[in-house]
Amino acid sequence: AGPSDAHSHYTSAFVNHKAGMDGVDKAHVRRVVDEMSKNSAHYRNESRKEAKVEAKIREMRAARARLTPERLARYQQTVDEKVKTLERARDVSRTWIHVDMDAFYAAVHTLEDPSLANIPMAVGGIGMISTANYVARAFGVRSAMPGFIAKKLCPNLTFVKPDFARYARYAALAREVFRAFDPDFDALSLDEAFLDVTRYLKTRGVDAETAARDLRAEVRLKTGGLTCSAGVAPNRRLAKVCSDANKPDGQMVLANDREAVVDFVTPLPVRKVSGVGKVQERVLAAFGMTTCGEIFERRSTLAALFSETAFESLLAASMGVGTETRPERARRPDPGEGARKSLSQERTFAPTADRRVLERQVAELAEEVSRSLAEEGVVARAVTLKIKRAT
DNA sequence: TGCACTAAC
DNA sequence: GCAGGTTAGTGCA
Repeated sequence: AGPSDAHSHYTSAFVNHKAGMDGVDKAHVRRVVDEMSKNSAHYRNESRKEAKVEAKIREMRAARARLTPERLARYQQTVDEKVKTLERARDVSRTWIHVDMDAFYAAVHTLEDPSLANIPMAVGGIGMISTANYVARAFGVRSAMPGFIAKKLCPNLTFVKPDFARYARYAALAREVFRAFDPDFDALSLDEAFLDVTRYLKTRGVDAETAARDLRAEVRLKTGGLTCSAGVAPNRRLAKVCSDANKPDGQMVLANDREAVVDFVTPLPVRKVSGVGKVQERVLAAFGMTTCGEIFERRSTLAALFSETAFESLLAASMGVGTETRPERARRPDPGEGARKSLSQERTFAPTADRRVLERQVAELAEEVSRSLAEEGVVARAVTLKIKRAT
């Protein structure tokens, strides 16, 4: 649907194409989600946010209309400098692998209960789904979807309660494998990691394709059957895009070659780049920019309309430039880079105006936060209370 | 420094 | 009748 169809924006979060959704009737999913959404407080809140983004787009259009050719030329100059700097610093000599476990939580449960293998199943509950197996995805069920909508799409859907201790055990098994390829690998979450395999490839004398294949086979073996997907590229940003390209149980290798990188990135939808979400995608689309190639072409306009940081990260992404070096990780107690900056607990409950119920909630959450702080042996400098209203 | 918002898992 | 929880970062006042 076009960007003027108000409902399409809202539902698009669930009909965006994802791995395992090839045969999904998207129009049907849209109808079901729409039907269940309208009249809800959540929907009204989404619409309000929607209107805000639209207002921002109108402002940016006005700013573009005011742009004189002279100013645009000036932007062009500084932008060209930035392109030159990025191009000079571009390094395609390193090899990164991004590993991403397939439907991780769901796969762990299936491993321990094989009867879940061929039935539609989702980890989560009626409120929210964290992940769904591929049988359920064929019905349009996906992560971040409320369970009651998923149930409407797939009435036979089985819910399984999350069990993080279990996931952590399997993650540890996978990480042992990662360590053999890069002792200093960087875990992004329980089911994702970045590995710098430059050294591994050199000392073993194997190519990236083989290394990724070996890595995946080893993960499957050591976890007792969990599959993962891998992306290989000269930097982390691209490796992450590549791991998604042939999901599930697949891999993609992007060569250590500037031409290959540019050819890959030019037709790539910006939304695929980590860090570009629903809102930025919408704003860019309003100016006719969907792919990285289009962003690069219109870079002076982009520089004029976006903040400096937003512009710089989009420009680098559009050129396929990313982090090639291992990010510095500070030691745990060091309050510098890498140290925790916040710690929180929140819970959604049935709307109530009863003071005592609310005070009870705050007291319980405060207790939990206090316990976590004590466990880590830290004290807080500031306290934030988040209030969510029924509206 | 605080708030609202975006984004990721 | 049912729309999560945790952490980080940005942009603005």
